Amino acid sequence: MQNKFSVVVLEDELTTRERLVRVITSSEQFTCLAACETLAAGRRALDEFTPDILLLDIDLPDGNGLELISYLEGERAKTKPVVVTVFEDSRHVMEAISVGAAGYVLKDDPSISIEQALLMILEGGAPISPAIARQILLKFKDTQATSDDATDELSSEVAEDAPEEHKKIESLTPREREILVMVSDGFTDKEIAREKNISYYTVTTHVKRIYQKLSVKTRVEAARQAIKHGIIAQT
Amino acid sequence: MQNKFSVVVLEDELTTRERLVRVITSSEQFTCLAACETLAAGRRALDEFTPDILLLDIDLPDGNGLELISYLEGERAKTKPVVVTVFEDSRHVMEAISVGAAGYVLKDDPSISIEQALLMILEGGAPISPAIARQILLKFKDTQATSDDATDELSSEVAEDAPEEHKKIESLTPREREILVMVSDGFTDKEIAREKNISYYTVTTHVKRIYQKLSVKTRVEAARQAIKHGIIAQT
DNA sequence: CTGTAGATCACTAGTCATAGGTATGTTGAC
DNA sequence: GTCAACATACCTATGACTAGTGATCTACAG
Repeated sequence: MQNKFSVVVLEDELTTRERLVRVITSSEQFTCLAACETLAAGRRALDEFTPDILLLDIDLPDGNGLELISYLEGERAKTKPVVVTVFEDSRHVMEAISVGAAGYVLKDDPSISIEQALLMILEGGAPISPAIARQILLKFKDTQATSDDATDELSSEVAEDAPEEHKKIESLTPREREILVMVSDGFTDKEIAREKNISYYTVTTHVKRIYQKLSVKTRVEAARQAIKHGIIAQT
Repeated sequence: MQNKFSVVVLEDELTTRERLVRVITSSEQFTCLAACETLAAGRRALDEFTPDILLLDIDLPDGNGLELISYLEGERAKTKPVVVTVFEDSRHVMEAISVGAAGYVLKDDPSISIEQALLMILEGGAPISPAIARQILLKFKDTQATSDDATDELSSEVAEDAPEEHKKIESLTPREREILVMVSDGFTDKEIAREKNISYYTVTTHVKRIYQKLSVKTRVEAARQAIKHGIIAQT
């Protein structure tokens, strides 16, 4: 019988951590070397062990779990990092991938189990949740598109990203942009209505359209998009 | 009543074609304008209609379905092409994406239904099967690795500003920071509660304290502060 | 031991936001 | 003149958020 593959878990939240450990230890093929709940503890665990797989959360009390991925370079390169998290926005996903995540699985994703994910890694695959896949596809289409036109953009110091996403922002009408700016500045719909001397209902209608065009569901998400695309100043 | 979203199906194999049409016509939100079984017929259908969505197979008796995707440029750009196929090798996948597929779904994929895929498209998403996502992720990591000077430094060099404001952020407890991160990522209090396995009331209490400490009144303002002070990444 | 800070939970009342609709008037393009 | 896009306005559920208040528990410093 071949040795089991080793795993280190880094997850602050108790029940999820226990779930991960349970899955690993109850498997024939895996063994759990350590289960940490802080970034610092994770780093110590990686000083002690060089597991085959590192399951890590992003949002930890003492920092960003992704920092540990770069820590795996060199001596510890044998360890494949798999992100297990709730964040499914493209920012987190892309950050994880750009620092070298070998997989990205959403907590509580019924369509991909933790054990499946671990097995995929061993086969050289890249376990990934469907929801995440979408984000990657969109981004990928980006880089494809942007690398086509080598015509330089002197202008925007705003990060060149997804034409798909740019299109979304650009499809906003002037009035909608004005409203988005105020939304992003923390004004309520009622305040915006007063400020612009239009009906409250009109504001809600604009806001609805903005959400549809940006594919978001809340003002916070809309504000994030606005900042990301330079619609509003963020110094 | 708003019009239903229109779909054209291009699939040579009878049972799959019927299945697709059945799903579409039985849905409240979609209507099927045409169901074709050859490339030529598909082209004719696109001359006649400009559907919201084109579901297409790759392997057709008279050619490669992907040809139709480039046919959608210009006048017909409104139509989003979604590939529905059995091919899961990276060559087919990459080809489809590079010609502009908005989605890539495997036939008989239990983890993503056709109707789900259609809805994702309307929301500006990109439906994709997990198995396909893996291929893309691997490719993506390649291109990242080869052209990796441009990848920005994620290290935060947040502008040093008003010290009093820094104090505000710094007065947040670790737990409060975690909550703030999730608030800034657009999660609702309820979602945060579920994720962190604490009561909804506890979340609202944390949020209240955060507002007090940051001297704000809404989540959007709190998110702005969080971004400004580098508590969360803004890629 | 006592006080303080942090994290947890609870309830209520009032306000706001979001998601469905529907509808009207203006403008500019074809 | 018709059509499409835009801005405007209204209505109604339902759910989410905010503010105020009070309370328990743990851990740790003094």
